[in-house]
Amino acid sequence: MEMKSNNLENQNDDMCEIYDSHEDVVGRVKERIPDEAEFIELSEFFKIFGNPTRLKIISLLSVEDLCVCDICEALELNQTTVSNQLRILRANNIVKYQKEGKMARYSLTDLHIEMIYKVGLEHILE
Amino acid sequence: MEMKSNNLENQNDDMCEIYDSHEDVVGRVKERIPDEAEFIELSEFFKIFGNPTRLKIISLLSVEDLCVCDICEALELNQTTVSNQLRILRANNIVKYQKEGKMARYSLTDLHIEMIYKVGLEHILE
DNA sequence: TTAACATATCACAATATCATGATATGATAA
DNA sequence: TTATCATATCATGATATTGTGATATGTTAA
Repeated sequence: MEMKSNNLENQNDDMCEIYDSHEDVVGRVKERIPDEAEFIELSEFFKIFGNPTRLKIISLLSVEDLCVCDICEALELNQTTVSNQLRILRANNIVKYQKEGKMARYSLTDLHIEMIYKVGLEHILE
Repeated sequence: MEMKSNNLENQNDDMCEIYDSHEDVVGRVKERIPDEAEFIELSEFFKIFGNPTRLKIISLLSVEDLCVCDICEALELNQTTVSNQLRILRANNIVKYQKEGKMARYSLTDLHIEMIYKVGLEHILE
């Protein structure tokens, strides 16, 4: 670990301001993280997983594609609630759907969604 | 796909209430999802990722362990904001820390955190 | 002791999110 | 046409979360 002292004493490693190594560290890590816009977008994406109703829908769709009324019934939630959350899931590219007559059959957009859901579940269950 | 009609006509597959197959589906998928308490816990966990400041901290710590003042400096955020978000991250078992004199050096608790962050980032960048 | 520093906690106004009732749309059937 | 069903959208009050100023704690040094 490289470090430059700005005085003659052998300083304690705990001090923040007198060690240039902290500046080095800060400079180094700053370069390796995404930019502001990406953090905003990513947080919007993860926000979707931060609601139990939406997670339930994701969980159901990770088992099998379903129409809205089946989701309502399986979760014992009213249709407005489910439809509203499906709108949010759609807008955030978490689920897609195809119309089949009067019905809309929903499914997860891609494997990332299922993966994130499952790793999260693993984390809380361990 | 098994289905039982409750009348004599050859019904259209789009109808919801007259097809027992929907009941079958609902019964089947209900058995394969976690229970209410787990969904609550999981949503609390994912909520943490749904804030740009917390994501930035997670992102920094996925590069290298850091003390609070370095995080403040790297993110150009005031100390209260960072400390508050670190408290939330700690309370949710996302980060841990060890005291080193006056300083507190933070790190991610386990690989699940980094994994979820990276899969999410991959998802929004594709 | 006092001072300086790193970090944590408290309190609060601004903002965001939630579930849901009311209502609209669009498709099928009579 | 009218009725019914599946789904979507709008509006709203209740609740939760945000960043931050003020302040507290705890460590080191003089």
